[in-house]
Amino acid sequence: MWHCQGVTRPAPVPGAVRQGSLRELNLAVVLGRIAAAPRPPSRADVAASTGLTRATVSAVVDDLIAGRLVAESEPAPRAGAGRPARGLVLAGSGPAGLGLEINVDYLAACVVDLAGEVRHHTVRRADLRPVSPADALARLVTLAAEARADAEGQGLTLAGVALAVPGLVGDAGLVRLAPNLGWRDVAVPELLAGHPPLAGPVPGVPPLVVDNEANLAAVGELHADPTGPASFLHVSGEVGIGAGIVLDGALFRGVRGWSGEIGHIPVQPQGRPCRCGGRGCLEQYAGQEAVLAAAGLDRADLPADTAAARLADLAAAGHPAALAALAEAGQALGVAVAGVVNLLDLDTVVLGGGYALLTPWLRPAVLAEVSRRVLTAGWAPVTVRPSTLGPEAAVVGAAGSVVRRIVAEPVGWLTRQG
Amino acid sequence: MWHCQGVTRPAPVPGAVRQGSLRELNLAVVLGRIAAAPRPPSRADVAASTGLTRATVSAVVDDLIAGRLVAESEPAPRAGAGRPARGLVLAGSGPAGLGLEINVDYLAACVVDLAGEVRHHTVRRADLRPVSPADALARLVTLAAEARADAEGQGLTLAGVALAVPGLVGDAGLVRLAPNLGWRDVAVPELLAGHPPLAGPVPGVPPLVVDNEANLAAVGELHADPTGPASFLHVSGEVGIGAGIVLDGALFRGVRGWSGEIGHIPVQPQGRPCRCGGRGCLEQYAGQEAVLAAAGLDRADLPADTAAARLADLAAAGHPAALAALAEAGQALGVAVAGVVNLLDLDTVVLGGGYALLTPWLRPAVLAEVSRRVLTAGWAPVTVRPSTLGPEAAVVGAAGSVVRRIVAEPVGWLTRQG
DNA sequence: GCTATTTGTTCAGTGGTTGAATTATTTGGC
DNA sequence: GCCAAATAATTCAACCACTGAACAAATAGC
Repeated sequence: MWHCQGVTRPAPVPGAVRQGSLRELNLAVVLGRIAAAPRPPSRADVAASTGLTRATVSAVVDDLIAGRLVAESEPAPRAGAGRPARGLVLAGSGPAGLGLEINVDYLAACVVDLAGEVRHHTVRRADLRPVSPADALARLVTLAAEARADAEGQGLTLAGVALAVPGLVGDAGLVRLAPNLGWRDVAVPELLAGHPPLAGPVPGVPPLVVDNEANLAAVGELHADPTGPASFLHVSGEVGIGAGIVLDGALFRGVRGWSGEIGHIPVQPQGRPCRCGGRGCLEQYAGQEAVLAAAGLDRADLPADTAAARLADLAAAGHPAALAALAEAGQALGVAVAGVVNLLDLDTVVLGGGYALLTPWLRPAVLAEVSRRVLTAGWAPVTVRPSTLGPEAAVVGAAGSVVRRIVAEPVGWLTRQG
Repeated sequence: MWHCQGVTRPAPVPGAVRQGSLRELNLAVVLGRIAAAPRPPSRADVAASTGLTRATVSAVVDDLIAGRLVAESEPAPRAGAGRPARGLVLAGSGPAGLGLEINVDYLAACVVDLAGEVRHHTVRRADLRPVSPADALARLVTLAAEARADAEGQGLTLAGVALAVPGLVGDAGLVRLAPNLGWRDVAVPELLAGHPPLAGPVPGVPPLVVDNEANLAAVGELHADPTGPASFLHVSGEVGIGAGIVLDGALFRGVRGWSGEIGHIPVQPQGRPCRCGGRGCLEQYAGQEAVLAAAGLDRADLPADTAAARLADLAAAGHPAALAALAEAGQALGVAVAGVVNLLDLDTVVLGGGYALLTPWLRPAVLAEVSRRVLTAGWAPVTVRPSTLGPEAAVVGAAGSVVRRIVAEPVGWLTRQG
């Protein structure tokens, strides 16, 4: 049963707390603490950090272990007297998320378990621009079936699927526009209706979520560094430029899920005309094509996904045109980022996608513009750093978004178990 | 006891649910429903909309009535058989919030009750630029004491104070920079330490909150129209240009509370230099001084708070320079707003402060830029409308932010009552 | 071996919700 | 005018999950 819906926040108005919600909420709280802890915590640790009684935590943990969400790990070596604690970790053999990605020149699939470990990862290169959406999705299903088989072989159960696409996604998985793929109004769930479902129904977890790659890449980055900042801007530099906004540990999606369209912020209003109708948009100065052209490289010469690596090589070798192109791109990016930081008061900007490799050359100009234009930069510095996942952030984030949902609302999975 | 802290979200990680939290949460849920309902709901209505039992709702409502947070209203005339319902409304004689504002040429105080009604409102005009911060605050305390006396005469109890200032506010009420007042690093709580406290201590409600006027104006607008959108951008056009961002019914403050600095978004990078160090900032084209200059008016001729009214008069009379100045300002504002809408995917923009009166002339240019530059505008139109509160939004919002907090967490007030 | 110490479990007690039954109050039909 | 139907609000025994204290388990140090 393919069925799709956008990721929406649980409930803006916190619902009423009924008798049973109490346990439901505490299951989520305890599981969340286990997930967020830097080291496997004991039941007593969880009790201390949540304020619950040890008795309650024990009861809740029993439920979580019975539902294959938590496992006991080896006792962590700890100094001092007393009965040794049994560490609690997220189960490596329970539910898992399947992440898929369609991009201009590759397809990807990836499985992430509850603990956030990548348990399977495949990338298949192919130019998908000449391929019809139906065919592209059919190929993706093949990849997904392999991933599923691998996951089940490892004792995992797929609980949901998330698909990253480089475009605007509307309600019910409708891809409104994916310019670089040449897609327009593609109803992904309908095209997948003929294929067997990849993930069993789990209450509270939508079987298929379709989302923008920039959004999911930001989620991936959030996952990759659990101790990192809870709010940041993740900028993906590909052919287009997209951003994912993470606020207080949650992706901010906007009213209709179309947040993060940063590519058309004006950075040179009297500048080059842009296909969007404006002038001097960021994309015209920091988009992949613009940077390649400025560096004197022809896009046709090299596959899109190696463009960033090629630029990085040239820059590292001191190629003057490449250095100049990157400096100009960084300056344009800095103007846009400064606007975002002024608006949202963020203290961390992550450069992802193609920008990850190029950060050493982009960063100085970005920082210069930010410190020049952000009034508060003097009191609170802004960190600009490369993404830790790089181009894989979107698939990993897609898979991670599935398990993240289970961690946030474990009761759905637990009821499914019977 | 003057003591201050910034408004922070309740808790990013929802805390553990203890035995007693159950009632605590349901008090908030029931009170929230009563506050949000378009008409006074009955206990049965609240039970139906929350999913709680009528028995539970009755018990919770009894607590709320005993704590002077809710009152029973006249039975709403209703068709059909059955025992008539008793309507529940927020009490008009319980806790209230005191809002204060210091601005360039006036001081203001205002009292808002739980229901959001403005029960007291004073504005005192005076040029405060030559006045020292200590003296300005002393005058404000006089105004506040009058407001308090009036409120208590009406049976209200002040539960907290919020102060709006036109500048950047750091931790602990420190005004880092208020350029138009000429303030820098003014520790408001310290300067108020010699004066008697204006609001009694209520658990969970900080006695004094100092915040940016643009932020509080957005809160005021959110309050003024409970049926309005839950997410919007509120742009205040004064000497500077500030914005308040409301997401999902809550003010978004950023990591350090400095969100909304929209005045220095570049709209003409090769344009006029700005005091911020950049070039062609929005403020240089849509700020009050710029618009007045472009319209051929001298700022010294008229008090700042009547500048907008004067411009509106001229525009209504067809004055060519004024119309041209407003069109240019609207265009610049549109460029900036388009960037914000692209980034955050908002569907509503409220023009407040001085812009409220000028909306008829600004709106066309703003909409034109938005529909030109926002890729998704074709699928989902953006509404641009004037603020309903106008220049009073900040004081009203300040007072409203106090009662809002009580509605969100009524248990603090209730325990105070003994 | 004994004590101090910490973890995890057991169990009676309690607070708050639940659901059904009951009371209260009105409309509408005969 | 009286009774049935309908809806609102309250009462009360039952139940669920958390609480707190006591207890068992397991280790380090002396």
